[in-house]
Amino acid sequence: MVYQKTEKVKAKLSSKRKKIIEVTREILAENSYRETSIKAIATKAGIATGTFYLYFSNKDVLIDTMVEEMYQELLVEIKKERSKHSDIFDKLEASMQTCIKLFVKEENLAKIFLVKLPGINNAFNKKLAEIERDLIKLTKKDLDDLKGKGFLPEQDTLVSATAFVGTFRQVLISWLKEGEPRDLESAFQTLMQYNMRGLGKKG
Amino acid sequence: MVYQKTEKVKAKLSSKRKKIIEVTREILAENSYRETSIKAIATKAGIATGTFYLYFSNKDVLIDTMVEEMYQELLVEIKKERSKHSDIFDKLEASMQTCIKLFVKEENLAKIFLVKLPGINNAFNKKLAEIERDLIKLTKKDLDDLKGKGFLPEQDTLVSATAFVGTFRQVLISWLKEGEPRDLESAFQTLMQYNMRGLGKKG
DNA sequence: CCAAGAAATGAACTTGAATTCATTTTTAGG
DNA sequence: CCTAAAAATGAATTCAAGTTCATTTCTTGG
Repeated sequence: MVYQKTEKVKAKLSSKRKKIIEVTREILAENSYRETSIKAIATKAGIATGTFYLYFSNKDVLIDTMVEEMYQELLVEIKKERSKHSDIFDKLEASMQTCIKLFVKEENLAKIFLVKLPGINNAFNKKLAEIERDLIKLTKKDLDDLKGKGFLPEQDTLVSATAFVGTFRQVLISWLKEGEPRDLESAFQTLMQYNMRGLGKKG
Repeated sequence: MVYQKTEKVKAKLSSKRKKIIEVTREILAENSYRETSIKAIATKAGIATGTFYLYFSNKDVLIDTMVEEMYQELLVEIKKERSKHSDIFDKLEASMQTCIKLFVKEENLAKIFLVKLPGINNAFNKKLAEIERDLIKLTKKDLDDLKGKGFLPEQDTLVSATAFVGTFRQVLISWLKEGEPRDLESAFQTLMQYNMRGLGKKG
């Protein structure tokens, strides 16, 4: 006979899965991929190492799943904030503001995306590249829109979008690694101005 | 009795050391740190695994040495090119131009600095952070100089320098990962304009 | 050419982490 | 409360890479 899971058990399984992802984020943010061992994850999640494999088929699937969930978390937030505005400049600003805010709130997410993920291996490198390309394309869309409406002068919007994202990325990395700028919110203002001038915003 | 090394032997030892660093660059640029095994390095360098340890005490020392040499290679080149100009804007442009040119010429150097190194482990992360901080400080010095002479409006030059470097970094990463922009030299021009506007260059 | 020192070799050893699996504990439902 | 399924356990296994070392090959200088 096949047993039905009770709600209580389903909740327990689901919360355990969440816990695994949660502690993985915490550990990976502060340690290397190698140091982020299944044993360390299991211990911190309060389970046996073998139990881990009931939830994820292997370590790479875990990281992949975690990254994908983090990215979706970011996208959902961005879309929500963008929808509050109608002006494209405001939407664009909302996108960046949202990234900054989320990265400040969930520093481990920032550390994993900006610092840890790149070097793990080729597979993750590719995944990360895809995510970055997506975010740059999102930005490019706004720039194309603005250019089409005559708010920006003629320019290679792919390069501009890449540069735009790059300024934020570099400042975030510096903030993560050096703790500078101390006040990310005020740096955000400076950066928006820098980029608006860089784009040649009219008016 | 202690034997003297002949010039021929010295040259052989030195070229073997160089070869090890050279193949490490090649392998690390295309593979993960883990995949960059001593065995793979030794094989490609045409030596036995044990021989490797006659040249470097361990793997981390090898990587550290390699990174340091690559960085010095970059600095020497930058200084050489900067010295050809007297105008600060020209010096600044020369710095970035030099980075781009070297990265194009030695793509494995670019891949290692921009893509691989970040995630290896904390020690290398710190080393890389130092290098990046150095380069941003170099840029900041130029900006302070320009600001002092009234060529740039009042601004937080650390944030500007970080943003400035960030635009180049992001475009380089995109170029490495996506092959876009195809023409890095022309993207360089676009980026310089973007940043000059961003900085609020007068005239 | 020879003997001792230097360099090179690669199999063997060591280490540490990923994954498996026989066993135990918990849960479902009669 | 009982039994079979499900979930959890953690010691044992596997695997891969870093490092060592006894042995071999090459080099120096008499």
